[in-house]
Amino acid sequence: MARGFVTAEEVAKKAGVSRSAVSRTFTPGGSVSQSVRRKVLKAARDLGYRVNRLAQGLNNDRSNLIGVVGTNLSSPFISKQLDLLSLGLLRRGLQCLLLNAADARKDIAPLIELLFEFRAQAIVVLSGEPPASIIDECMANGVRLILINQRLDRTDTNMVLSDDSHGADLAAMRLIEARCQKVAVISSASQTPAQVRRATAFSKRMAMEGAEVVSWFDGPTSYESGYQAGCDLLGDKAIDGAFCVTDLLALGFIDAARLEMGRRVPEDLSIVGFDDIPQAGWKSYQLTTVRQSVDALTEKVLTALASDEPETRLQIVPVALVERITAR
Amino acid sequence: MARGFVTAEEVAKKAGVSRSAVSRTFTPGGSVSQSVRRKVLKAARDLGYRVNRLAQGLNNDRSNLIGVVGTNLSSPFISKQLDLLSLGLLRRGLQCLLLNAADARKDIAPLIELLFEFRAQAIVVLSGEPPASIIDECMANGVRLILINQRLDRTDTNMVLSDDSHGADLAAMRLIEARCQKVAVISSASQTPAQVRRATAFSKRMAMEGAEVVSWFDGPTSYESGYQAGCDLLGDKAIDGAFCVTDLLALGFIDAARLEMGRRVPEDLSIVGFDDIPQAGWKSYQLTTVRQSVDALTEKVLTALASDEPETRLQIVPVALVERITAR
DNA sequence: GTGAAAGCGCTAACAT
DNA sequence: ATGTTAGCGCTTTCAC
Repeated sequence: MARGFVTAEEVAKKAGVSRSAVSRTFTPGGSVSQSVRRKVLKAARDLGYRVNRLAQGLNNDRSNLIGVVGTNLSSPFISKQLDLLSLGLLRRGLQCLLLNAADARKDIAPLIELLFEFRAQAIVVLSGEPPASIIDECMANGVRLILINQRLDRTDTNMVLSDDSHGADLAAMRLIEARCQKVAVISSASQTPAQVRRATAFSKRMAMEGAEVVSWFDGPTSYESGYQAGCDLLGDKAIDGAFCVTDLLALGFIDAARLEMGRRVPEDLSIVGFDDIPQAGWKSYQLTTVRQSVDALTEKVLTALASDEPETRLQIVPVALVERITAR
Repeated sequence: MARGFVTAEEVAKKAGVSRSAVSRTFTPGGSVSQSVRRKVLKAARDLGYRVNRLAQGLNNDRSNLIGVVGTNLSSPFISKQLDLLSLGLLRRGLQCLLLNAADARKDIAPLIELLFEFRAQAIVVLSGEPPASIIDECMANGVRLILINQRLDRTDTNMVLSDDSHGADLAAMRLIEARCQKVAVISSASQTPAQVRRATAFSKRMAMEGAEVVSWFDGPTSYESGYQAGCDLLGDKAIDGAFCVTDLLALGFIDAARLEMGRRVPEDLSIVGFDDIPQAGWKSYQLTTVRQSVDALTEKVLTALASDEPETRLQIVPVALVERITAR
């Protein structure tokens, strides 16, 4: 009883009742008389008692902990995701055990392992791809696993993701509408599944429409990489359109185009992004982009978490083109 | 034993040893012979055993959980803070229990209460001001409390904060150097302690230097508020300088100045921000600002967490002016 | 080095 | 409605 926390036993003694009476008082469905309850509550307050959730979780086997693991926690998109998710969990009475998988996919497995040790009830992966073996472990241990923006080829896992290919299609069509003849697809060296889906769907559509497409990918998924892409690519004056698989890339690309390569956007060059992060709406950019609904994604995650049906499924959240000014 | 997790007892049985042998095998200092350890390890692996940290924490009274509470988790500055902190905790073998205090200070007390129930070893508050009563409770229960960018008038709490007033001073001197005669101080309606410190220190210095200062505060601490401030204030052509207590505000202010009010920055108007968020460095802005070192702040927090000395103290982290192009 | 036993703080039968 | 008892899974004396 170190650390000076009061135990239920002490409360019971002080209130002159049994330990169980105390327990019941603090249990939603517990049947206790008003008088006892009052005594207990008073004693508890006087002593500064609070239930020990760890001990509580130990017998009923419900830790109330939801593991959240992800990379790039400070990128605009992911941080928004985390913001909404942590809030939603809290509102549902669940606790969020956050594990920062900074060093990417390499150490996502040990992190999930750690979550097992804490008996997390479920695990949601914001970014990064967990190895198949870990997924099996989750299943084996009855830990629900929810993957965001990840599309794996298995039916025993919850996946909620934005409709990347449709989004890429929207971007492509918009660029066609802008009469682009030669377009660039910009992504990063990380080549996450979502990025790949967007890039390939876009390229495919563009090819179908008879446009020439050049692809570029390098560096992390950042503003800087987008800027670099712009500098690398825009020497080619024929390029009159670009699809950046992420807004961050797009914003960097725009700046390179305008400030470094002397292109007017959208007059000379149409640009479409993906995500719709807050910065995309800033007056200096006003990026035309494909919006992922973080709210909808989060909502799906939360219901998947709550639902008793372990029926695992693939949930595709619709995306929409938000028209601003970077596409002619 | 629901949820299908294997217990130490099962491992013991399979390995043909006692429960304690298993426990010792998984305890850093435990004395076990090589042969036993090997048997245990094998059995554990075969069965897929992992220690139950909840149960573990129950007896030795170390949950290993660090509570992290904050608001505005998706703002660039806070999210960076959270990113580094969660990573640092993980590296030190601590777990991060994240509580999103979205609805501001109103519900920060219940959140800390919740953290008590989880027997968090320490609590770090990223943003939002905890009521004094809660602080007392922390002390009473031996839960270390660490406040970031919060300066309370008590000596029993760890506080690590950037040197706001010096930063504001740097901003003021820079604006004086730019020969500004009439400057605006922009902050938000939230008027957090840090914001207030910056604004007042700035105003004071400006007054000392004989410049006229007008202050504006309204709305949340956002890009939009900064934009609004620009629109509201820049009708006054005499204003030739501005200090925004946050980069987000500054960026909005710049856009309003340039795009809405027809001012050239820095030719007509010098602007200085505070924080140095990534966007401040983007080519379209290149904001001159006062940098808070998130790394240094995080480092201090982590050592405060680790140190055995409960000697509580106020740690002030230095700031620096980063010169870009928005101040003449 | 190893096992038996007690205990961490709590909940959930089981009686009464 | 209330107390008694038996765990939950683990660590830690305490003997041997």
